[in-house]
Amino acid sequence: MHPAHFHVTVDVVALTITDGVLKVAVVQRDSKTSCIDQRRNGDVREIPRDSKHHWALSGGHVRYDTENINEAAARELFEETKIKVDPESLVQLGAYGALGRDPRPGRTVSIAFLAFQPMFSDPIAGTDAKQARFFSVLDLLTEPNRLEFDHELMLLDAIQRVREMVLTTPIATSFCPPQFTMSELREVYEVLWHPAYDKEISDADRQRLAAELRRYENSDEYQLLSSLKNQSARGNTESRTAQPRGLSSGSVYSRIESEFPEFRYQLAQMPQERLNQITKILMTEAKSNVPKKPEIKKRLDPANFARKVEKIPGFIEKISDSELRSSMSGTGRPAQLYRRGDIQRLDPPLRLEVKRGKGKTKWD
Amino acid sequence: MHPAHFHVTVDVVALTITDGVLKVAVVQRDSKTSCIDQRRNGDVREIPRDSKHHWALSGGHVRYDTENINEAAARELFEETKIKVDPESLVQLGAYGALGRDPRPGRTVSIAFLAFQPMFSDPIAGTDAKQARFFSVLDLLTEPNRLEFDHELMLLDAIQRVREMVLTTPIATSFCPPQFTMSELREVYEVLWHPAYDKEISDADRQRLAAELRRYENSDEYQLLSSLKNQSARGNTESRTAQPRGLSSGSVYSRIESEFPEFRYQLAQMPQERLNQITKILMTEAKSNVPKKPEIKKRLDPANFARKVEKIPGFIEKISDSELRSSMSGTGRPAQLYRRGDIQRLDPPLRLEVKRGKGKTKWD
DNA sequence: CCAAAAGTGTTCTTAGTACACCCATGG
DNA sequence: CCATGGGTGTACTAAGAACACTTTTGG
Repeated sequence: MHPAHFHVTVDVVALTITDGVLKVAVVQRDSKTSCIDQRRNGDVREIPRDSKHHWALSGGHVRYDTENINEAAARELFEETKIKVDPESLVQLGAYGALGRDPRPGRTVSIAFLAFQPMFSDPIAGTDAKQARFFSVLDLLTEPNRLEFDHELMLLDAIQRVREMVLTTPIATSFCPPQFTMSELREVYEVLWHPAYDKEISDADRQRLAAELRRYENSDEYQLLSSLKNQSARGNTESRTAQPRGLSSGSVYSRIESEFPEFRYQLAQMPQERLNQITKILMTEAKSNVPKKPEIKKRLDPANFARKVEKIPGFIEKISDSELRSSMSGTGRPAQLYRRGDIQRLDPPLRLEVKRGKGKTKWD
Repeated sequence: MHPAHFHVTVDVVALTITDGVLKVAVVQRDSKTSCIDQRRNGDVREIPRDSKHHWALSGGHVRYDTENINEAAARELFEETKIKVDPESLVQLGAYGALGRDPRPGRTVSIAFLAFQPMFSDPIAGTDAKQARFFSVLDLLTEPNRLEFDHELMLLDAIQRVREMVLTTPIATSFCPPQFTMSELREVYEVLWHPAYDKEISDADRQRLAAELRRYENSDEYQLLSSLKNQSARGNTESRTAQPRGLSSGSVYSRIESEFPEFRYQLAQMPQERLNQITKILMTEAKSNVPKKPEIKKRLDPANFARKVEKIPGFIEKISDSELRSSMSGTGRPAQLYRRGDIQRLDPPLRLEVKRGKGKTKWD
């Protein structure tokens, strides 16, 4: 008979896609309250990490006498990120209980969950960004921002699982707004199949691919674009004074100054209408300069993708008597809107030709 | 901070297929050493059960300070059933930690594993049959032999997982002898897709389907057939005196008596050659009387199945300069033998048209 | 001879791909 | 006007299903 020396914890991988980038909810715990596998880097590899770069999945102990593990997962997620999910919607990834994942006395077994129930468009509202935020998954796989060792494993397992699930269940729609266009849905699949998320890829390759995507995300234009998007989406005026971070190159601003010479002094007093004009120009400029999303596995053929998806009964429904939506990029013909259907499983499953045999499989 | 009131256990679902019937390794624990969810029936439903019908998956506590959970699973499986598996080959099904699955103080979270690494042709050798044996899965889903409540759930989850895995990995060959024919391999798929194993089926339906298969398994002819098969396979003489159990109807024996009137008195002294003759007749008779395996989901077309399987690179290899094997039923043209290939994943995955939409999905 | 299963071949249908082409928008 | 993306159509290809036919065993 073995004494009860176990800690049972839960960790939640909450995924979302914003602006074509896969992101995961992470928290920054201070060492006092951190209970799961702190400072786990020593025995695997030495990773440069400071307090600003120390992220972990949200999670914590299961209350042993009052809650089921999925309830614990939902509770921890809410407590730490303010994301509210139905415990039943959480998908269990499995138990991670390797020896030595926790240096404290006893033994910790953590059960990982996957969440994407809500549409995380503007998530973790009301939480201090220092403590919880969505973070680009690729960033968490490159150097300065690495997750705990086995949180990284959980994350990769989670992505693997999501790939399976978007082919067999309608959860891909959870990454989209309630009303979405075909290309928004298609982008979910294109993003998820970026080769950098492959589990069996070499670390060097992942670093290279991640760096590529990172360059894209960190480009001034992308930063500007997403901040403008948020601004115009919620029409919040608070960000009028907050300058988009990372903006340093002058090409965009110089154009504004040429068209609006009074910019420098009158921005604060400018009427909203004029500000919208400026925003529009900024977005246009940004869009035209954002580099192409680098080598997504397979740019899916829009026509064929749409046909395939529409053929699956109950997956999505055309919103017939509704407005069309202008496409993500602003240009192009406005698109038909869809909403998610009412089925639980895709039947038949969606099939993308995912050539798995990249490096190792032998083809004669 | 929550105190460590957790028990962490493992349970192993070890599956095999013998004589066209899916079986799982179960053990009969006496109440003193049983540590996982004993007498769990009260809160769900009242199930008639006596000591002879009280089966559970093999499993037990993880040693908190010395072993990983998959190692614990392999150890427990070996200790209780003498089945030896590589811990790395175990597939984790997930954690089962619902409140109240164990009445003892504290809380038990069990992590379920799936095993099929070895070819369980003559398994659990050397173990007292009272303590561990392979049991027909269908029998464990019908009344007198029910598993613990959440072991039944594990079992169904396991089968679900195996179905996925035989389509994407070469593990289907693990259910076959080292050298196998196409029909032996095909039978694996046919057996696994029996609708009684569907998870979402209603309990009443499952009972009905299980009863059907059960009638088949319990038929005198099937019993005779499998015992004769074992006898001739290992040529063990010990069973010469042991009469196949369940044999009561006289049709087979009467035929023997008509052809071998001396049967009643001379069986014990009979030369092996003559015994083989008798065995052959018995098998023939049995085969001709065994009712058809009832409604396997879809009798797969042998020709198309073979082509499909042979097209997957590295899945199976033809054994070129080898004997052919006469088919399972004895009659028919001898078949080509195969052995498993060396790949880890089926690429492309095997696809059987598994019409999932049986009851609930709407097809317009 | 027949029955049963293996193995081969063939036809027909479907699913999927790769395009070409027009439409609607922003600039 | 152009570029960009949405939407429709279509020809070509691959995959799969169904089935006929031959072969080889046991009886």
